[in-house]
Amino acid sequence: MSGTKLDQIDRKVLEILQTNAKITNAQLSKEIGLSPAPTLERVKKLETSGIIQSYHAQLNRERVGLGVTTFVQVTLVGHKKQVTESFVNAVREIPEIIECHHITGSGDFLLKVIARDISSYQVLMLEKINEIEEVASTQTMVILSTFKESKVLPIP
Amino acid sequence: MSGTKLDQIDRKVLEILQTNAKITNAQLSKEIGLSPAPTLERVKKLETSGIIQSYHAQLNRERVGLGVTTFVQVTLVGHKKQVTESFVNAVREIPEIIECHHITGSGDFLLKVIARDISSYQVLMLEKINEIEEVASTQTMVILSTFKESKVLPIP
DNA sequence: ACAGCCTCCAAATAAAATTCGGATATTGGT
DNA sequence: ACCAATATCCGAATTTTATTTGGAGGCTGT
Repeated sequence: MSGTKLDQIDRKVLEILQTNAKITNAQLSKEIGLSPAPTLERVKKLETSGIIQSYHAQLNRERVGLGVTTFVQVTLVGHKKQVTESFVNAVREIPEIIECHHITGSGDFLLKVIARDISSYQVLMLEKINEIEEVASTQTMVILSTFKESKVLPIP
Repeated sequence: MSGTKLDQIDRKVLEILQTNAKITNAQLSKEIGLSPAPTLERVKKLETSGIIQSYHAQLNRERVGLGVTTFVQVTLVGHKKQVTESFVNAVREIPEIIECHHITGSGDFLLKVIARDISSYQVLMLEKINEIEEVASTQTMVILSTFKESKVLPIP
């Protein structure tokens, strides 16, 4: 199966679909210089092979009433497997936590957290996140403004 | 114009489209309990009003050869407007930097950076990011694993 | 050179989005 | 409570788009 190797056309397809997932197959085929049939075939292959995982709508956070985004560095009470697992399970139950990464460096985890405003954020931290048993301490970085948020990976 | 207020059906539409942007209008209409015509009308209104900003394909980073993701805390050489502007302009030119946020707390900026592997990452830092004139120092957090990466905002 | 495989295209078909006219609700003013 | 204006809805026709099909090159390895 050739599903593993990407040629130049595949890369172009991926770049375009990362930028604009709603493009029609006909338009996509023009931009990559093929006819619609093989274009569709390539896209389907990228989807079924798992290179394209999913498609998502991106919302304007301000417009839906979510004005505050933060990164939170979390230190846990220990580093046993059990502690991490319980923490991660708790994190999964909190929809305001939209990312949770295990990281190197100071702190054990980095979260990305969304809230309506600062006071909602305070409540969220006090009543939900700092209430997680495994959390020893947290340090918040509030996003003042975002200068770049690219949805397009630089495919090597 | 009622384009500003979201009712319960709009929220459902937004949740579904954040989860799966490729759903057909017919299927979406079933899930929200309306017929296709008004369903489409709602989606179009959400798009033209700017609440839905865009649609993106999400790729499997490993599968496209991008195995390393990091967060980088950046401290600049000063805090004048000019310094920040030059820095941000430099950042925009580097495709491996996929996010750039101005934040509170220690450090001035937080970047999200993608690379093929650790050694590519090292080269990127040495030759591109630490070469930006306005950068005084950087501190990297390498993502060891990601436990949650939700594309669905909890709309209040 | 040729068998096997892959990629491509044009055209037919199937599916989906979009438009349209009009019925039914909702809202705001008196 | 009434009425007019507005917004929302539906079913069905129309247009656009996706998908399938059959077959024509072209590349690879022998």
